[in-house]
Amino acid sequence: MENGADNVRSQMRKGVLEYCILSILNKKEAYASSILEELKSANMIVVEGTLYPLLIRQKNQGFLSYRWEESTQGPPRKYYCITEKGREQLGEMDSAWQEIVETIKTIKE
Amino acid sequence: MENGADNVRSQMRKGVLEYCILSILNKKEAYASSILEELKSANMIVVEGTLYPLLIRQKNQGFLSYRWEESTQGPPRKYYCITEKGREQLGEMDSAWQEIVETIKTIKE
DNA sequence: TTTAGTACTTTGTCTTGCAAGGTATTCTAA
DNA sequence: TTAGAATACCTTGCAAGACAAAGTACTAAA
Repeated sequence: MENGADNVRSQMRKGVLEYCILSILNKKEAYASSILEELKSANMIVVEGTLYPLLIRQKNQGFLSYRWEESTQGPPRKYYCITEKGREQLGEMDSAWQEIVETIKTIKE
Repeated sequence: MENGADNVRSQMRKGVLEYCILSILNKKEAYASSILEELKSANMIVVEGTLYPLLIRQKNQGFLSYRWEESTQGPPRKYYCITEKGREQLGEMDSAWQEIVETIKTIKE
C-alpha cells in the first residue's frame, strides 16, 4: 500500500522525468550514476531500474548518443550526450512544461 | 506513431491529472462532462475513458463523494464533491506540485 | 582470494492513460 | 409514435512506463 505524500510525489514525477534527463544532458554529458546524483540533489528521487531503460529509450529515439570511457574507480562508464534531435525535443518539452504550469494556474484560478 | 509535440504534452500531463480533478472539485461540485469541459478550456485535453475510472478511483480512496441529480437536458448526472480527506490529499498535492516546479528550475539552473 | 564499491542491465509487476465500444435517458422532428 | 440526436455514464483491452529486486561485470583493497 501507499504512504500518501511520497506516492503523490512519485505519481507527479512521471512524465517530467524525460524532461529532466534531457535538461541535465543539455548542460553537459554525464553517465547514469552521476545523473542519479544530480536528480537526487534536486529532490527528484529516481532508481536505477527507472533511469537505465529511460536512457536507452531516448537513445533509440535519437535524442541521445553515448561513448564508453574507462574509469580508474571501477568499470567503464557510459557517457551520454544530447544530440541535435534531442535539443529539438527539449525545445518541445520546454513549451509543453510552460503550458502545463500555466494550465495548473488556470485551474487553480 | 506519434506526432511529436502532442505526444510530449500528453506524457507530461500524466500524473498531474488527479491533481487537476481535485483542484476543480475543490472549487465546486461538478459532474464528469462539466469537468471535461473545464479541463478542455484549460488546455488539458482528457477523454472519458480516462476520466471516469479516475473519478471512481478517487471516490474509492475516500477523496470524493457523489450524489445523483436529475437533469432536464438528458439522463441524471452524478455530481462529485471533494471530501475532507480529499482536501487533505489536495494539500499534499499542492506541496508536491510546488516541489516539482522548483526541481525543474533547479535542474535548469 | 575474498569482499566492498562502482556501474550497467534485465525481469516481473502494477498503475494508469486511452481508444473503442456499450448502455441508458430525454428531447425533437418527421 | 417512433427514429435520430444529444447527453451521460461505464467497461474492456491494450500499451507505456515506474519501480523493486535480482543479476552481471569490472576494479581495488584487505
